[in-house]
Amino acid sequence: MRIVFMGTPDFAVGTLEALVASGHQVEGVFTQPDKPVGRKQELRPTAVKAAADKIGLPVYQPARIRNPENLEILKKLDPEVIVVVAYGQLIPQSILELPEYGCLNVHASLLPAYRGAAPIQWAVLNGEKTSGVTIMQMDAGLDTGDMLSQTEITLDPQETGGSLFERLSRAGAGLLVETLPKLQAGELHPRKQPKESTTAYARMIEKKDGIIDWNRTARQIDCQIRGLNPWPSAFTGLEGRQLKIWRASVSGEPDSKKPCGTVLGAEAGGIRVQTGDGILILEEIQLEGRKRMTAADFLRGRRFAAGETRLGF
RNA sequence: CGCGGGAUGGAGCAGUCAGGAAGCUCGUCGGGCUCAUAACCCGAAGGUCGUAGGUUCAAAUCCUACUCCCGCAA
Repeated sequence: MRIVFMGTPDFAVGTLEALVASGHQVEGVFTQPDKPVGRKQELRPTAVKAAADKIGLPVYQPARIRNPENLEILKKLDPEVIVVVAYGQLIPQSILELPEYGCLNVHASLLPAYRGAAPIQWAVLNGEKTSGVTIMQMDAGLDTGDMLSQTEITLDPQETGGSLFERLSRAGAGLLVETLPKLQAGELHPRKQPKESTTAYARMIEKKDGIIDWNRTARQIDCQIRGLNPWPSAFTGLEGRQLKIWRASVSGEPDSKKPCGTVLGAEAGGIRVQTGDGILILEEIQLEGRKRMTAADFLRGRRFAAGETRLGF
């Protein structure tokens, strides 16, 4: 099929590459304008732009997709379908109606659960046992269009935002390639979504979502640590400095009588911390200004007064 | 030139402000103890103190430039 692709971050790259690899004719790629990124604020192309350049596809980076000239460009490209994966801009109705088969969106959740910008992280944060990807026909609402196909995947107990991102990205790419021919052949039966989502809106993750509240349960904090890995990461305070927690596990030992956030002990296996319910073992951590390291490495250069030190701000 | 922290044997750190013998917790190797051990005891090897230049009788330490890593902010 003749396709126009719209996407921006890493998550979209696999889908773009799969479309090209499966023989579809990608007429053009829309992505967000280059933005200054990183410590040195260097201008860097988006992941999708880098991939499109490598393949040799024409790239368009309008600041506002709504501008009328973009509709003109799209009319010239004359796609049969537009595929949108994490593009980052709201697509106006005029574009949604343009292609013969409309606009398809690959969304990283089992809709109608987790509509919104950060479905992957929220699935891990909430300790879901399964998640998946959905391909839907875009309509005026946000992630409310009719569903064409879904793939469900089981979350690993060690699943992180990053690992799930990776798996769902691949699943989404595969599912789209399977779905397109069926769409063209008219074999699909679009399913309407219920009006109400089954979960809270999966809003964008902010830095401050990483702050650990030691009054929560060990299990909840573990989900937070995994869900926010690799970004923005869960963190707490140690003597006024920021301490990122990269990996932890829930201990089976009974609660102590110490206040939440107290370091109960620090051994090579990990640093044991009292939470609101249960004890969390910190296994991989990173102090502000330092590299990330295992608890064992960390303890070679620093001791804890067990039962005295409290984490937090 | 957005703000800040850091670079010291294989790992993690102290020492830098008040310049003057390279230190700590581990790891490695050898020996001892032990039924045995990741435990304990004794000993050893291993470092251009990020790079380059400067000040000084003397620089890990003070000054200048540069490289790399990290936290924040966006």
